[in-house]
Amino acid sequence: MAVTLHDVARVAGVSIKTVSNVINAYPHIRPATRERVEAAIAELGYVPNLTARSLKSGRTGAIALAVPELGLSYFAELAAAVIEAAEAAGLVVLVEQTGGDRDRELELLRSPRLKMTDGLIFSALGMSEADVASLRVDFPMVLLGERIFGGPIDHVTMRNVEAARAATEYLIASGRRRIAVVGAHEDEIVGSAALRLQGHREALEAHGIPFDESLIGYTTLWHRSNGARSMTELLDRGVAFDAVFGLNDTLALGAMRVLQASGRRVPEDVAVMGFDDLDEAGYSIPSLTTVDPGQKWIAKTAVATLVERIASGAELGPPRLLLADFRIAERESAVAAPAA
Amino acid sequence: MAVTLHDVARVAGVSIKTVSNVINAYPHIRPATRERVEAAIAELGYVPNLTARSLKSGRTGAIALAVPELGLSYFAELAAAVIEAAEAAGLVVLVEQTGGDRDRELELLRSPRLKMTDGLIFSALGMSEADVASLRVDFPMVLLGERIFGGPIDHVTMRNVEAARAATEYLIASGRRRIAVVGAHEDEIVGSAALRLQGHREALEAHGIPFDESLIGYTTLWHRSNGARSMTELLDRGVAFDAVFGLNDTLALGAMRVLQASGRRVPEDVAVMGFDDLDEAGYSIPSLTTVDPGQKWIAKTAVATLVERIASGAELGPPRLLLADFRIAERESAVAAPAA
DNA sequence: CCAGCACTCTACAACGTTGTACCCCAGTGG
DNA sequence: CCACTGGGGTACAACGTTGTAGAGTGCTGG
Repeated sequence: MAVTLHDVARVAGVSIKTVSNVINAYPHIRPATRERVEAAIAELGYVPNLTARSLKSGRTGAIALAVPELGLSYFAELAAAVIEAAEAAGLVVLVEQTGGDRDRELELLRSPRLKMTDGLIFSALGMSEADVASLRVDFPMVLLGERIFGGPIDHVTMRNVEAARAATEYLIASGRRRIAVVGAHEDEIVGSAALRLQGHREALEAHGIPFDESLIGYTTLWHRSNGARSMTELLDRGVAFDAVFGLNDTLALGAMRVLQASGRRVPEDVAVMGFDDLDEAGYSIPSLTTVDPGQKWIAKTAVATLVERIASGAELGPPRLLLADFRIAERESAVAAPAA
Repeated sequence: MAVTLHDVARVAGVSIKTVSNVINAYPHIRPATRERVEAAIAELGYVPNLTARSLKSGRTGAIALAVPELGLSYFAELAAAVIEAAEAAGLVVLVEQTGGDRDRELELLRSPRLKMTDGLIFSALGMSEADVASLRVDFPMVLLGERIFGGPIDHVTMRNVEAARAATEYLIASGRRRIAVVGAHEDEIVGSAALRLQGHREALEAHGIPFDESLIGYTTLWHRSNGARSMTELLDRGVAFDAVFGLNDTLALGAMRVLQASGRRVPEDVAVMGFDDLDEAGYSIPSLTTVDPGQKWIAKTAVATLVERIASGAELGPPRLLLADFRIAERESAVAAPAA
C-alpha cells in the first residue's frame, strides 16, 4: 500500500540508500542521479515513514504536554503557546489531560505512551513534594506549575509570591485597605494558591495592614463557579471590603459577577484584581485588571529547555529553575488612582 | 541505555519472543516461565518501545487533531472532549494549530508528520469547496466544521441551520421582533456564519417578519472584540432592536458587554442569544442563553468514526454525514416569556 | 506402542529507515 | 606506471518489536 524507499529505488534504478541520501541532503550525489530519484519520489508520491525513522534514530520529533484540563482557559492558552513554540522548533505536541489528579499524574509519568515522544512538559497540579521521587524519570522532562520545587528536573514557572505581592500593593496604592481574597486553599503549603496568598500577606505586612482571616474565601477548585460561590459566602458573612483579589482570573470573574449582582459597583465600590491575564480578562465588564505572569515566556522557555535537554541530555548540568517576569495589566476593574 | 526485550530475555533465560508473548498475554505459557519473565521485567523496569511496535504493526496508537486555535474557547473545549474520548479508546492525541489559514490547512494534509498518527480529525476553517480534492488523502480522516460538505470523507458536524432557526424562533416566541445579528460574514456561502444566518432568515420568514439588512453586523473573525465592535457599530447606526443573536457565544458576550455599557438592560431591553454553549456562557452577567450544538457528541462521534475507519478502512462504505442534536440552553440573557 | 494433538517455546524474518563499511572509478602526483 | 585521493554509489546490518514456522515436549486414544 504505502510507498517505501524500495519502491522509489526500483523506479529510479538506484539503491535504497541512495534514495535515502537524496532525501537527507547528502552532498555527494550526481545531479543526474538526484534528478532521477526526485522524479521517482514525485511520481510515486513517496512520504518518509517517520515511525521507521524514529526507530532508527531514537528521536520521534514529538513532545508530550500534560495539563490538568484544556477546558480551563489558563491551560488552553498555555497549550496554544507550547504548540506554537514547538512547531517553530520542528516538533509536534501530544497533549494529555490529567484532570489535576495525583494518581493520574503519577500514572502518566510511568506510561509507555511517553515512549512515543522525546520528552515531556509536565504541568502538575495534583502531586506534592512527597511525590518528588516520581519525577526522577529516564526521559527529558520540564516541570511547570508550583506543586514541587527543588525537584530533580528543570522547572519553568512564574514568580507567584512577588507577583501576588505586587498585585496587592497595587490595590493598597490605590487606597484600598480591606482586601478580600478569593480562591485560597485551606492548609495548603505548596501550590499557586498558597504562594499567592503568601505574597498577599507580605504586601499587607509591608504596609502595616493587619491580616484579617474573615476576608479570605476558600475554594477547592478554581472554576468560575467557585469564585462566584466564594464571593457569595463573603457577602453573607457581612464583612466589609473595598477590594477583591482573585487568585486567578477565572475566580475573579466569577466573584465580580456576584459582586455586581449584589448591587456593588466595580471598581467604584470594590476593586477587583485577577491573576493570569487570560484573553478574556480584556473583555469582561468591566475589563479585569490582573497580573500577567509571563505565560508566553514560560511556554517558549519550557520548549527551549526541553529541546536542550533532549539534545544534550544530562551533560547540561544540574536542574535549573527558570522564572518569568511579571507585570500588572491595568484595566478597568482596579485603577491606580482610587475611584471616586 | 534503554531496556529491551533482549535484556529481559537474557535475565529471564528465555527467548525474546517468549517475553513478547508474556507482554501480549499469549495464553500458552507455563506459569513458572511467566513468573520468571515478569520478575525480570519488574527488575529491569522494562517498558515496551512503542515506536518499534508501531513500525511492526503499522499502528501508532495516536491520532491527530487539527484545530484553528486552542486560544478560542470553542476549540479548546472541542480538543478537551476529543482527547477524553480518544483516551477512552486507548489513543493519544497530537494537536496541531492551523490558525484557520487555508494554506496551512492544505499543507497539514500533506505533511509527513501525519505518518506518526493513525488518522486525523480535521476541523477546517480556511479551506473551501474548491479545495475538496485535497481531502482525498490516503489516511483515515474525519472532517469537522462547515466549510466543506459532500466531500470524499466522513463528516461530523452540527445542524447549523436548524439550530440557528430554533434560536431565532425562541427569540420570536418571547415577543422579540427586531433581532440584530452579530458575526455575519460578507458574501459567504459556506461556513458556520452563512448557515446560521440562513437559519435566522428562515425563522424570520416563517413568522412573516421582514429581513432587515440594517440589523446585520458583519465581522471577519469571531473573537470577543469583534462582537463588541460590531455591536458598537449597530448602536452608532441608530437602528432599533430588541434582541441580538450572536452567531457564537464569544461574539454574543462581546456584544452584551457593549450593550450593557450603553445603558441597556439584558434581557429587559435587549435579549441576547448565543451559539455554542461554552462553559463561560453559564457565568457571564447575565448568564447567556445559547444553543448547545452537541459538541460533546461531535467529539465522541468523530473519535468513534475515525476508530472505525482505522479498523476497517475503505470497507466501511461511502463517506457518512453525521449530525448532532441541538437544544436551546435557557439562561438569563433571553427568557421564554417576554421580560417586563 | 505409536500417531496425533495440544502445549510451550524458539529461531528467523520482517516492518522502513539510516549508519557503517566497502567497492569502483577517474583523476592526481610522484 | 603505480599508489593515493575522493566522489559516487552499493550491500548489509541494525533500531526493537511481532508474525510465522517449526521444534521439542508430554499426554491421549486407538
